[in-house]
Amino acid sequence: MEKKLNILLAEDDDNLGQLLYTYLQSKGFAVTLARTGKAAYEKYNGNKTHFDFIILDVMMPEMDGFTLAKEIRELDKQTPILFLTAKALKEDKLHGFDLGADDYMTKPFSMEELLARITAIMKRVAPESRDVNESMFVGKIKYEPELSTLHLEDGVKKLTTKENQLLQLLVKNKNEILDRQATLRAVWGDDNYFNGRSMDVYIAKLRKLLKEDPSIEIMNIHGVGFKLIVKA
Amino acid sequence: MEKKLNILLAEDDDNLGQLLYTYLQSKGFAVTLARTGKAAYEKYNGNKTHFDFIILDVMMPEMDGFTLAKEIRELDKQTPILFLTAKALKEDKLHGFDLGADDYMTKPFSMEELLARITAIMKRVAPESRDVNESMFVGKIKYEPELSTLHLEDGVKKLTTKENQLLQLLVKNKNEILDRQATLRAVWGDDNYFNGRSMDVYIAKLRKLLKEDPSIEIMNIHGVGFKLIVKA
DNA sequence: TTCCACTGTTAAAAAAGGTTAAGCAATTTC
DNA sequence: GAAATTGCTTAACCTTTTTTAACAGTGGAA
Repeated sequence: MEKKLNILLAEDDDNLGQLLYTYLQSKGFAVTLARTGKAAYEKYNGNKTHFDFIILDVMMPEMDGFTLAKEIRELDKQTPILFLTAKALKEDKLHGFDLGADDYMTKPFSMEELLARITAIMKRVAPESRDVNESMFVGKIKYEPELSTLHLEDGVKKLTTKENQLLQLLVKNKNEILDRQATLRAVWGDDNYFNGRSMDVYIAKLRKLLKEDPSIEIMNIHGVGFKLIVKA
Repeated sequence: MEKKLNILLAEDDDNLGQLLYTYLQSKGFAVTLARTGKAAYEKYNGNKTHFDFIILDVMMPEMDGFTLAKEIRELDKQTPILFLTAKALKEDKLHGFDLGADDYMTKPFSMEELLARITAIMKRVAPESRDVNESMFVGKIKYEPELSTLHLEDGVKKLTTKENQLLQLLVKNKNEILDRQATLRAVWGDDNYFNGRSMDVYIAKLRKLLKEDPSIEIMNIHGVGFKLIVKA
């Protein structure tokens, strides 16, 4: 059985929101609808659901679509984002693409067109699966994020919640800089000084755990963040 | 024979409440009427009835409809919720609140319209998710929530009320985080320290019961809650 | 070079959770 | 109606996880 794809839909207009929700659901997606940008951000970061696709209205109360996309893109450059915009202004579109948008649509649009774009984008982007059985390799070390286990030489090591969350982000941003502040907001909820120190402690823990594979390095980018480097 | 659908109706106005109650019952629904938000919450969490649909008046004493909906949604993302709201209520009040994918109706409305909405929403809700409560498998272990029985290797084990409520929530949120506080409020009525410890005791009980299937794991997410994981 | 914010690391303190068993009230059984 | 049983809570004790502290080392701007 094929697993349903999760879509996060942020749309403040109730009529359009309901319409899209119902339509996408009827097409076999599991849709989560948020009425504000802030609510959408919380749902995205709430680790209850993993989303495979994100649809953002540009104009929303509390947090607009662009700001939200920027926040998401700090840590997640993968998940496709599609903007819905009322304006046909060129600037808007460009702004959207600057932020790593995969596509945009100008209202009004047809449901069929939306579906076509979603499937087109999904086809060219490998959907990162979230199976509990999913496993990957960090260098030579087997890592199962959903079970939060590392398969080390001397047996299976169960990661703590924080170790696992942090390692997931590092891996997702492998060979790229993982922004310090954004990571703190996502994992610790707040980027204050003490949480920062806590994060440094966890970086040290992870370094120790991953030490058995010398091709792995967690590098510090002074004042910016960390970078997980896996040499070929 | 088709099973009657259970509707939870929370309405503090006695006239409207009775009217809706009688009408919906005449249309073949099994209706449970609550006069306050708190009463509705208790009926929802009471182990007596599983509800397929929820209708909430927004303005109610003790606990308003929005707060109630939010509380319900913490643990149950499935059951459709329809709000009844007085015309006087400002549009932005609705907007400020994140309703998720739910519907709302502005008073006064016709009975027929209400019925139409209910049937429309029920039609699009996945039918499998409707009979969550019959009998199911947790890994290899047969579980009948209605009878509160687990079919283990050495016979049928009858679960206690608390064991059953907790397991039901874990199963309903399988592979997702079951929020600690929300679970405590739902099952124990209050999320104080001692109830928390009580819950930990019950988690230990359930772990022991489910131990015979090694593919089942109740994982702790530090400071957040628990997650029932069933490996393939 | 010098200074100071930033990071690395280890250890101690605090908070949260795992588990077993004792306590207690309600109910059932004899 | 006393005794046993049941279901849940509270206590106790221990382990794990996370945070905070302390101190030492680093890096980049002035």
